[in-house]
Amino acid sequence: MGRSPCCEKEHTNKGAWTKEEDQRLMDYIRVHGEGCWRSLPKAAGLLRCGKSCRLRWINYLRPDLKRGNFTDEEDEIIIKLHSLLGNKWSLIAGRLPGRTDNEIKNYWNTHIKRKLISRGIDPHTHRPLNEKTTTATIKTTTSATTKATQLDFKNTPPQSLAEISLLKSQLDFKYNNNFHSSQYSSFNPKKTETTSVEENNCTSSSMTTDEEQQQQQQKRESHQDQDVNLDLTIGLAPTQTSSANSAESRLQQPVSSCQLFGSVLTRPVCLCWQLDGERRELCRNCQNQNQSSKRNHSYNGL
DNA sequence: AAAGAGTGCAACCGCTGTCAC
DNA sequence: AGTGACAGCGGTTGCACTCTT
Repeated sequence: MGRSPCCEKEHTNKGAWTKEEDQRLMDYIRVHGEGCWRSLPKAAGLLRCGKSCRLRWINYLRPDLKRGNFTDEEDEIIIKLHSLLGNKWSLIAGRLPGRTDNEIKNYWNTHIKRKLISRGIDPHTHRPLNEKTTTATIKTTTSATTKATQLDFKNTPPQSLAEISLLKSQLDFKYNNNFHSSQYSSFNPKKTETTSVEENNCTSSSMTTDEEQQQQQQKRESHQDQDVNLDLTIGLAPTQTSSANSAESRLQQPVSSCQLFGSVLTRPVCLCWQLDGERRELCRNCQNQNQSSKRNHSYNGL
């Protein structure tokens, strides 16, 4: 059953790579390109497992890697993205050309954490260290349980509408209260065309009232000169068939029902978020939507 | 000069989702 | 449909190097 093993583990080298191994790997990829890490070591004459080759190439040998110290601008981009994404190093790396997730992760752990602490900012919550944790959280009371739910985004991207809403409010707080200009004062990036929080990418949203939408529009306008292009996309899942709103189909669908900010949601909510249109996280709803079409494409059709 | 502590980073480990068989 | 490997990711470790005493 299943595939055959990628390599004979007992015959593979471990530890630091030699110059010769590096050269072999580079030569092979230069000729054959990336991909199929399983067969690469054997084909390249390397006594390494494919996983190790991939890591070595991505983190060290790739020609487009940027060497040298991180700039202050890169620092601040990392800090901002980390405050939004948590430890999603690969996503953060996707916004920093020439930097790898491993490099950013190491840099975060060795430099930025300390930098933030010296500024009096908790590197996990991106809140002032002396601030009580309750300010980084909200309490939501559900009608069913009246249980207080604390939310923060220390290490994970937002998973629910409540978390998305909190994230939005946190961003609004930061930008509207000069939070970033006082806490992240050394950042002086070029102004970019910025859309801070963009609704309606998937479909139109009924998650907010008209009043809230007006407020968000005002906030968007006020954020247009902000620095990092977050381009977070929040909206409803792609429209189901017209029968999707029937009581029966609603029962069969995953339902996100919460009472928050005056809105009761009984439809699946698209929680996709997108960074500059390049790399995106799909919510489960959209993943399910795309699943069937996705299967029609070959895995490495890239 | 030597030893211990601190730091930086490459590489490994283990997990998860996806895919091949 | 079930099993197991692959690809990719984040967390952790180990070691070389630097700093401090």
